[in-house]
Amino acid sequence: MSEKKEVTIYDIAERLKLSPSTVSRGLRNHPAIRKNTIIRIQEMAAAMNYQQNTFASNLRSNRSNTIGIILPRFESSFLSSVVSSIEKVVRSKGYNLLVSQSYDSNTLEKENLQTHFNNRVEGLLINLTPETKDLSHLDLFLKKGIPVVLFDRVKSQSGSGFTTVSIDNKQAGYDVCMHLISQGCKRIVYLGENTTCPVFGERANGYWQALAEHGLEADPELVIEEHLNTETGALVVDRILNMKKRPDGIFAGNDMAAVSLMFELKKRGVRIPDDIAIAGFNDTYMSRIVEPSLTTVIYPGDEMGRIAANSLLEILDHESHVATRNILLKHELLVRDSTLRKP
Amino acid sequence: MSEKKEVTIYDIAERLKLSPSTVSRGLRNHPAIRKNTIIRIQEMAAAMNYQQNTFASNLRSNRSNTIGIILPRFESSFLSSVVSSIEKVVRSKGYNLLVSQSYDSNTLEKENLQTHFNNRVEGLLINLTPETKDLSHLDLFLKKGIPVVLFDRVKSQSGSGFTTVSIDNKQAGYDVCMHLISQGCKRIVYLGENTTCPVFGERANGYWQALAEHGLEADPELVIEEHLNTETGALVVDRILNMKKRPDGIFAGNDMAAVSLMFELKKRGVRIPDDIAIAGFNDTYMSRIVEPSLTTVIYPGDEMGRIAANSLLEILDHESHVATRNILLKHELLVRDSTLRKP
DNA sequence: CTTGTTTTTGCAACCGATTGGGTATATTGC
DNA sequence: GCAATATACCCAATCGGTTGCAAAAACAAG
Repeated sequence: MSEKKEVTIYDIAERLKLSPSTVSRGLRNHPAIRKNTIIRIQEMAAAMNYQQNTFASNLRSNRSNTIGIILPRFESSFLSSVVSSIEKVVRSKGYNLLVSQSYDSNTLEKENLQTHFNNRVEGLLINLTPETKDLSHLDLFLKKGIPVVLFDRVKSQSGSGFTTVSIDNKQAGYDVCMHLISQGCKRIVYLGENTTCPVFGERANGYWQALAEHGLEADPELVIEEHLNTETGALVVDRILNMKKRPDGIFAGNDMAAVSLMFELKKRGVRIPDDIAIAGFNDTYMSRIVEPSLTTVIYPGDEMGRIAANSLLEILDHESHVATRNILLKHELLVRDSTLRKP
Repeated sequence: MSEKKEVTIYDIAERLKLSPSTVSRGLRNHPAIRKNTIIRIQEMAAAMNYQQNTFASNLRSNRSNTIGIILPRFESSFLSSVVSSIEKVVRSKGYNLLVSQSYDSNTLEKENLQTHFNNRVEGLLINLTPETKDLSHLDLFLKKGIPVVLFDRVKSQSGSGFTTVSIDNKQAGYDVCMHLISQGCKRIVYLGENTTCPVFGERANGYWQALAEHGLEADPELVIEEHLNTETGALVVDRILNMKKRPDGIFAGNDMAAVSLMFELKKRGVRIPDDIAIAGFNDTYMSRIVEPSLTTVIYPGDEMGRIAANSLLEILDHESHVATRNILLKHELLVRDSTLRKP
C-alpha cells in the first residue's frame, strides 16, 4: 500500500527548473553552486520530503559509509561495552555500523567476513575467534586496501599490516600470578579457554613465567581449559577439589568464571581466600559485590572500543594504512578480598 | 594500493561468451538457465574471485537485505542478549543487521530513524526511549509499508499498526508487590525509572494495585524515580533509610539497581530480608550469586529477541503487515532469599 | 561594446546488477 | 519435413545519484 514512488533528485530538479546534477551538488553543499541556489534546493528537498537513495549514491561514488564489526558475541558485559563505544564513535563520524557475531566459530567468522566484504564496508573491526590460526582470510581486505583493526584478541605476531588494540596479556597474567604467590599460594590453577588462542595463551605464559621465577612447579594438571561462562564453576569445581594435591589459588580468565567457581566452592565449604584464593579478569560490576569481593584485572572495554574505532577512522581519513600500530592499553590489578590473606 | 578494479558480471560474461543478464541469472540459479551453464558461470565466478556489488543489486532490485535495530544501549546484560539473538535470527535468514543506540535520547532516536530509513532497511526493530510519547516519528516507515516491531518498551496503546513484543509489566509489578506483601511488608518502595515511561509506568500500576487490594497506603514518598544502574544504590540508600517511616520492602526495576542497593544497605547494617526485603527484575546471573540471593522476575532477553525478529521476518515474508499483533511473553517470579522471611 | 575571466549550471556518460520482452535454438508431434 | 511448443539466452532499458567537461551566464576590464 501507499507504494507511491520515492522522491528523487529528478523530481526536485524538475520543480526548480534545474538539472539533476545541480540538485545533487546543491544537496551536498558543493562550492560550485550559488549560495542561494543551494538554499532553494535544500528547502525544496525538505518540502518534498526527499530521502537520498544511498544505494545509488554508494554505487556511483563507490563508498558505503559503513564500518563493519565482527566479534564472538554481544552477550558479554565486556564485549557489549566495546561495541557500545564503537557504535558511538563511528556513528558520530557519520558512518553506519554493520555487526555480526562469529560465536567463536571460524566458519562463521569467514562467512561474516565475506558478507561484510560484499557490503563494501570501508573498514573492519574484528575480534578474532580463538580458533583463528592465521590471518589469511583477511587478505581479501588487505588486497583491496580496506583497513582492518584487530581488537582484544589479536595475533601478536601480526606484522601483517593490521593495526591491533589489546592489552599486554602476558604481563597481566604475570601480575595476577605474582600477586597470588605473594599471598602465599603454592599451587595455582590457571583456568582459561584454549591456550592456543592469543589472549589466553599469553596470559598462560605470564602465569608460567611467574611460577618459574619462584621455582614453583608448572603442573599441567593445574591448567584447565574450558569455556568461561556462568556454568564454568559447576563444571570444574569437583575436578579442582579432587586434584591429588589440592590447589590453594585460582586464576580465572574472566570474572564470570571466577564468580561462578567461587559460588560453587563456598557451597562446598571452602573458605576464600584462606583455603583457596581466587582472582578473575575484567572487573565486571559483579566482582565488586560478591562476597568476598573479587580480585581482578581492570581493562576498560569502552576505552578499547573507542581507541579501536578511532584508529580505524584515522586510517580512513589519512588514507595511509601504512602506519599500522600495535596499541597496548594499560591494565591494572585490583586487589580485593578474594585473594587478600591476613599476614 | 592494488586498486585494480573489481570483477563484474560483465567480465564473467565476456570470458564465457555470454551476456551479462545470463550471468546475473546464472549466479542466482535462475530456472531459465541451463544447469550446465549455471555451473560454468559459478565456477568462473569463483575462479575470477567475483564479489557481488550489493549497491548495484540493491539499487536495481530496490531491496537492501538489511534489518535495522535501534535500542537505548548495548551495555546491558538484558539488551545485549536481545541483540544477540536478533542478530542470530536475522543473519540466518540472509539479512544484515544495522544497529544504533539512542542512549535514551529522543533526538538521537529520531536521527537514527532517519539514517535507517535512508539506508532502506526492510524492517525495523526498536526499543523506544522512555521519553517517547507518541509514535509519529515512525510514520515515515508506516507510510512506505516498512514493518516496524516494537520490543520491550512498547506503547501499549499502540493500535497504531505496529507489532509489539513485551511482557505484561503491570502483572509483573503486581506479582512482585503481592509477594512482598505476603512476606509481611507494609511499606514498600518502588524504585524505577520515569513512571511516565511504558515499562516502569505499568509496573508501578501493578504495584499500586497490589497495595490497594491490601489496603496499604500508596505513599508518594515511596516511589523513587532514578536511572537504574550500578550507581543507583549509593544514590538512593540514604534517602530510603531516612524516610519518616522506614520501609520494609523494596521493589527495584532491575537487578543491577537491586543489587547495588542491597550492597549499600548491608554496608549500613540493614539485615536482608528481615529488616528490608528486596526484589529485582530480569534475573541476571548476578542475582543468583549475591548474598542473599535476589528475588527477581525472569523474562528472557534472548527469547524476546528471537520472537521479535521472527515476527518481523514473518511480516516481510507474507508481505501482510496487516496482521499486527501484540505479543506478551510470559514472565515468572523467582523467589529467592532476599525476600523470603522465615514464618 | 568587445574580449577575457570567473562563476554557475547543464549534458551525458557512468557505477554494476536486474528484468521484461523478444529472438534463436532445440524439442516434440503429426 | 514443417509447424508448434518449450528451452535457453540476449537486448536494452532501468534503478538514482555522481562527475568530468562543455556551455552558458555573470561580471570585470579595456
